[in-house]
Amino acid sequence: MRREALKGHLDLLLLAVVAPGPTHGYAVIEELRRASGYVFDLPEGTIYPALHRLERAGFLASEWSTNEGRRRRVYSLTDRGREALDAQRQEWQAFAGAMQLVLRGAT
Amino acid sequence: MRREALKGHLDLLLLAVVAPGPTHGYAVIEELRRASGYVFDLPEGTIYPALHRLERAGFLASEWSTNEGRRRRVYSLTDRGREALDAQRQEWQAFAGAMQLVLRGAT
DNA sequence: CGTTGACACCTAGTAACACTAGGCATAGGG
DNA sequence: CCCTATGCCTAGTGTTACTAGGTGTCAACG
Repeated sequence: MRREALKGHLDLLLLAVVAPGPTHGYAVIEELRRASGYVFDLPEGTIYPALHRLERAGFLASEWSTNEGRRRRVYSLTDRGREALDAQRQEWQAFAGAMQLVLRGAT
Repeated sequence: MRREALKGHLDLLLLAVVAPGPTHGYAVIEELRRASGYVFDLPEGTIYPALHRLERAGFLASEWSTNEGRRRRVYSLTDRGREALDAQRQEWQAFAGAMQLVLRGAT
């Protein structure tokens, strides 16, 4: 996976992963890896800042929890986050569709 | 179309547009607009530097031509460009497939 | 004949973003 | 006791698409 491929689509992925229910950062990484069929194996330095950005944007809310002596920051999708998920999903479909159209024309 | 959506996929689009035959920059913009169903309407400041980058990378070759008093730089796909097109097309398919997998999991 | 618009090219600077490379801390197994 | 996995964080870097300008030709319109 090339470095720049994700640019602009990471937010959608994170919203989609958190959507089913509250998830902490480390689990987001693992779930993203699993759900993508091991295509997306993203480093922490990518995920954590992105989660912070989404929280600042009001799409995620977080709270600390503790599990077996380990502290976790658990993220949930806000209402605005769900709207953003829906909107960005549609944008993705439009984008991917247009990409396919152009690629189909290439010899 | 959000600003960042294209990041990392523009090169593939340009290679795909030039693939059918020699094309000049301005025509690339128009063809990209047409072929994408008017989803990709990219400014010159995006296309020209990208074409230069692809030429520097050895994926495109260019030469000047003149048509009705107007000079054009006409780009053609090199052998390495065709390899890159094939490789990036496969990468795109993998990427898009993984995106769909993750999105399918979201509630 | 001056202006407007389409055609056709160019580039310096900017903002955004994923990633690198570090750091800190706890728990459990060898 | 060290190593791995779990779990979080951030300053700095490199790439990239885009903004905002610039140059020049040609045809059409008033």
